[in-house]
Amino acid sequence: MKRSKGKAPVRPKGSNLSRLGPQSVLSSVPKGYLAMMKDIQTEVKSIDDSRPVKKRKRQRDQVGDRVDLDSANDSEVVYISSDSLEDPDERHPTSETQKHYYTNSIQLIEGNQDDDEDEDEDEEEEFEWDDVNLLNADTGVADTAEINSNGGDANNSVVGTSKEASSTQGITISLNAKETKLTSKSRKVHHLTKEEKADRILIHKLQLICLLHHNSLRNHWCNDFLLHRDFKRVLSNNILQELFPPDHLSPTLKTRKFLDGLRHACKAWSNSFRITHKGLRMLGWDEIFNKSRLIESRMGIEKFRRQLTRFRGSSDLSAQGFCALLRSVDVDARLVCSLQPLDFTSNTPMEESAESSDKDTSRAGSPSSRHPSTFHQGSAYPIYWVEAWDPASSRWVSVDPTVTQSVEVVRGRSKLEPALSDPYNSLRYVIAFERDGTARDVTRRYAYQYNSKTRKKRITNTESGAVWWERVMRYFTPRQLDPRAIAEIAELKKREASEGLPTNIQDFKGHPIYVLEQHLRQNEVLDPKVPCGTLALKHTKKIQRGSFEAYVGGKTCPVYHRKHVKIVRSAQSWYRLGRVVKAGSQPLKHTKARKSLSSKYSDTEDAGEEEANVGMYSLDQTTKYVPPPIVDGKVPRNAFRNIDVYVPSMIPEGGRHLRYPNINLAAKILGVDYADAVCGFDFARRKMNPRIEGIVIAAEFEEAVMEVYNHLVYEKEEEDKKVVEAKALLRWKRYLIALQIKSRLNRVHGKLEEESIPKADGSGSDSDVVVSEVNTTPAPKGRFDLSDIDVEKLLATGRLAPASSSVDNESSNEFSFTVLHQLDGNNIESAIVVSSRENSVEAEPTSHVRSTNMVSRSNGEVVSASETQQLEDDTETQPVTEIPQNAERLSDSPKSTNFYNGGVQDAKFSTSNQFSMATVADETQLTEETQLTSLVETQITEETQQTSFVETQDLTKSDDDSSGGFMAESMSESELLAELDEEMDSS
DNA sequence: TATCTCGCAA
DNA sequence: AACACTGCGAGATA
Repeated sequence: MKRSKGKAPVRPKGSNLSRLGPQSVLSSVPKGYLAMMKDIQTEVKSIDDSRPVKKRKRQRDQVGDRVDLDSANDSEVVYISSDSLEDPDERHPTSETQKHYYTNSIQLIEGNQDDDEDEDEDEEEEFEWDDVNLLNADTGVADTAEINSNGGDANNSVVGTSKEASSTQGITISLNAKETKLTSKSRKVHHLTKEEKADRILIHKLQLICLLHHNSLRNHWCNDFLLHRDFKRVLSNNILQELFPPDHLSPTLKTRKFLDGLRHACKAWSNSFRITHKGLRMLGWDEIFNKSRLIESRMGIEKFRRQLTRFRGSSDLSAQGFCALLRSVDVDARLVCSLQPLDFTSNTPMEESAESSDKDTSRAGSPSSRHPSTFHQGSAYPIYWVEAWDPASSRWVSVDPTVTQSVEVVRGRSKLEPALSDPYNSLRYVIAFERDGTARDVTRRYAYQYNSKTRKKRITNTESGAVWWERVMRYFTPRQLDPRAIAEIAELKKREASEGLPTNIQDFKGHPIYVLEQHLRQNEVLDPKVPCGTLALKHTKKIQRGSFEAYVGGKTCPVYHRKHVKIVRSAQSWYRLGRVVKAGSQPLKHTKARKSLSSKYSDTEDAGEEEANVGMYSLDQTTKYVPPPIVDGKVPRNAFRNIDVYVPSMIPEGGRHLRYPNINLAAKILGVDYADAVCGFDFARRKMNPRIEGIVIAAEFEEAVMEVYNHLVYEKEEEDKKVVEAKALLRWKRYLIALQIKSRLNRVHGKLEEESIPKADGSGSDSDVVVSEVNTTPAPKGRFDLSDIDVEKLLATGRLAPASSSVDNESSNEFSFTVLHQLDGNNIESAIVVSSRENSVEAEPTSHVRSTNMVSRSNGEVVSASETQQLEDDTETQPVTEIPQNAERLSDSPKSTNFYNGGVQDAKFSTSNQFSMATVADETQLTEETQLTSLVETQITEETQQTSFVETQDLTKSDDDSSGGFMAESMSESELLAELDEEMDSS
């Protein structure tokens, strides 16, 4: 058996985050973040909305669905911090409930409202253990399945032999190898779907916000007065003298002193502070559902203070304390944090957490976890450090009192940047928080290869992400930049610009400054093709892929400036932007042309080679296209008798582009010369079809054409109304006929029991009608389904059209009866007046339409009930208009069909055999019993406007074409009745 | 739908 | 440790 592609991974559903209730998450977030979070909300929404209906390839396990951020935040915010784990073993690691995991993953950090002890969360202990077990159990199942199927594979490849035996058999070895290779490959390939990627970016952003808030808070605490009071005694006088060198010294000397002071302070601090455990670190995606990861308790200012004055805590806390220490002696110190959100560029699958979580559980639960060194495999680089301002040199001095214990003024490579491969510490967002609470992104200072490497892992690498980050950071940006800030920004910019060339090919991809020729896209060209450097590939390596062998590397290639890259387009492509290539321009590049539809026909042999190359031109090789002007009202046209208006500038001088649907009719009626405006192309059914939007006419005709057009629009609206009327009318007709049949049957065959007559149509209509009384005679009781008249089809096929009869207000021979409707289980009673009249069917039942459902128009539009009501109210005051006088005329022209999109209207105008309601009425005249209703103006008089309605829904059901449905043109009343009888009998 | 482009695996 | 190379799959685009 083949290993099935979709195993069932334990994976959260991507849309989980969309359940993030605004109020829940935001409860602990200060006001300023609300906007950002809202942004994210809408983003999630849009992600969800835009999610294709297409099924995802990968099945996601439902377990993930249970992770509910809402509940996590509603019940209680779980604070994670690195500092408060004084007694890690006190907390049972596996007691964390599943609701934490998501919280975990986004590292919701810190709350300022609660300074309580961290041991106060015992209630959580037994929370939802079931879910935890389920998660593990499911994983176990999945794993087993995989193992089994692998076994199956092996068996399959070595027919009837065991796996072990297979390796000893000659010919099967290669087969086997091939197969296992395939399977192993397919297992390892893990492509994230679009949604998963979007989710990861979202989580990344959420984490950034949370981390920023966390650090903003810590930074604030570093200003704590009580803390400062205690810390003032920490530094010796010697150190203080170094930190504040006397003025008479030279700046260089002062700087040296200052650096020495920092070094000594650093030493003093690290000597007295005992780091009990590691601090924050970057998580992998495979860890975020790891329940056993230690989640530390909340920390408030009290605890912060207490731990710092006791000089113990995490390395993070140590750095924060050092910041507070410097501030306590009035050194201008910044708290610097390298934010460690999850890496959105990573495609590590989430489900792999299963085993590691188990391991971690045992490890963390064991006594060894007491020892801070095993808290986690930390990186050798800090997450937090401090920047101290040296007034003498006007520079920020970076001080890391915890991990590297270094003091440096960053030039070149910083000592604090971890290796790019460090799984626990990835330097991407280094934020320096000032004493006053503002902050600046100083990543460039610490990232040695910012443009080549770091950039790609920042959310700012995309345009929208950059805007987002800008917005987020604006919250920490001071209103006014002081000179120091301006200088720093300039310095950072300079540092970025002075970054050297990447030393490898892949870093040139998407590099903001440099390009390699091989990375140019098809529509790009180097205009001044002047190299600005050379890339020398150092690595020479033999690579082997199956039978393929090659030596790579060792070559050199020129490097170009990205600013010299120019976009080129074919002449045709430029024309679509309203530009034409200047005469005599030589194409900068040739690309092989795409197979266009026209070329498919034309190029059989000769054009084949010709079309292989299409010249490409840059912008400055083109000029704006000036269309030939309109002369004497004549609109210039292209070869297809249209006019190209891809951009507004392509409207000829003296011309007007009237961009309204079907306005060409108006121009045609007036006999004005016009050309359809081609505004672009659509791709449908392998064809590139021109998209025509409106017409171009001479300016002087604009007013007249618009006048006519508005009238046409008005007429069309009238027609639409009539369609609605006709539908309603048909329903009533059908209904009345049914009543007659019912009545006749009762009379001829005797009365039937109430419930013995089933619905005429078993198709489950929403509307049943129970007749309770007809014309004061005992009402026949029964159930009829009135919803199966296929009005749409009748109209669409042109066999039926609304009558164009005049209204006669004289009402004679009226009959009334009461109807009990059942709509959606509600009984509605209404009175109906039926009056007969000569040779006309006039209906205004629609004036009483009260549909609780949407009414579907024949052209597919859906009209809300209220709109319908509106329409019908209008008709009451206006007689039904006739088919426009010009209808015939319009239908002469082939263009006329364009006016009406729907088939209904087309049919109406293009068919000569119009079948009006009057005709129907004539035919229904035959039976004496139908006389009442056939020549009738059906009028519903509502006793209470609330209760009367015409059921207009469920029009979409269609009979089969051949039978012609219920109201075929040729069908007489008797046939019709027979059919109805049949229907009733059969059912 | 055909083609281009990108990112990933290894 | 990091990178080069190719093929592949998926998404974007015309």
